[in-house]
Amino acid sequence: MESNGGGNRLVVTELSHIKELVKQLDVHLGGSPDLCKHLARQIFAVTEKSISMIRSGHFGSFDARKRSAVAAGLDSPPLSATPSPLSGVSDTPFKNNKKRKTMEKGKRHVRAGGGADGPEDDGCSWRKYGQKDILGSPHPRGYYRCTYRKSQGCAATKQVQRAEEDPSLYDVIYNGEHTCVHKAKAQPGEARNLLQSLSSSLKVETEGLTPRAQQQGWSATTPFSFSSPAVSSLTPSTPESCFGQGVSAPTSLEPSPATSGSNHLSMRAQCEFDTMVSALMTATSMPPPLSMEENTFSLDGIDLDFDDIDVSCFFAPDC
DNA sequence: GCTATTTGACCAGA
DNA sequence: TCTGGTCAAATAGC
Repeated sequence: MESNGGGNRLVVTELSHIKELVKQLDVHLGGSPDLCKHLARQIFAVTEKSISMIRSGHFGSFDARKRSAVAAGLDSPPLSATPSPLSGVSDTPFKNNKKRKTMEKGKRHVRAGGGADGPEDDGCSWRKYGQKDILGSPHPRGYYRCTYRKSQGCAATKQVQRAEEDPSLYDVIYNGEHTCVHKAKAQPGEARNLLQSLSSSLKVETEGLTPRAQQQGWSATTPFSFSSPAVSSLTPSTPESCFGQGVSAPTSLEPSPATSGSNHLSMRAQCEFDTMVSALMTATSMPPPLSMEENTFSLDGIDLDFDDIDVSCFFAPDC
């Protein structure tokens, strides 16, 4: 793919731009709220530009990735202007709903760390409603639903299963979207943590990239530095949840090796940026989306097209 | 007493 | 018919 090398540079340039904006935003946090908002919007715009590059093939073949996603059932992300509070499940979620959901759209695979008690807290409140031994798996699978399912009709569910090769890890499959309103209010001090998380997300993995790119000195994982003390331990789990089947983080759940490499990278990058910037906007009291129609999202004149992105995490970064 | 978890049964897709 | 997802009664913990 000839455009890969130059395209990579372009994307790196844009990512570097984002990095600089984040730095500026970090400096101005606590100062002018207007400036912070302006910087956050800039970050958003540049992120979108990077995404466009990725889509146009500058960063590997997005089409190939999309095909993988389509094959995994992600051809049309569950998004609508007026989403049903029970979207993702049947119309009668509370009774006689024993239909299989194996082919349900909107599933998101996540590999999470954790202890013997289960995967690390993902910020949501879950209630276990079942456990099954799964054929061919040494570990049972736990079934969880949102605690607020009854009170608020929240349709989110998840399945948790220990990873075969590493019992300290858990494979979590999220199903449906949180419609509950127990969203933790972002604290002012969280903005800095979010920035730091965003910074940690600003890394370029060269796995599967062209030899030319690697000749340019890109290491296997090249994180951007971020001049800020007290690196937060905040782990953005939500970006992970953005990865649908076949485009997830590199776990054994990937259906085939064809989904690795730059395709995985591009999806990971755009998803992490989207999620972190969204969270950042929340922390800096950015206004909510002004409109959301079809697969587009408009914010203060910045029109984003999420046709190829599972944005479920975007609007429900936590419960 | 309330809430969460466990577990066997049931149902429906593959 | 098998298997996975859910239900709901029983049980445990607070």
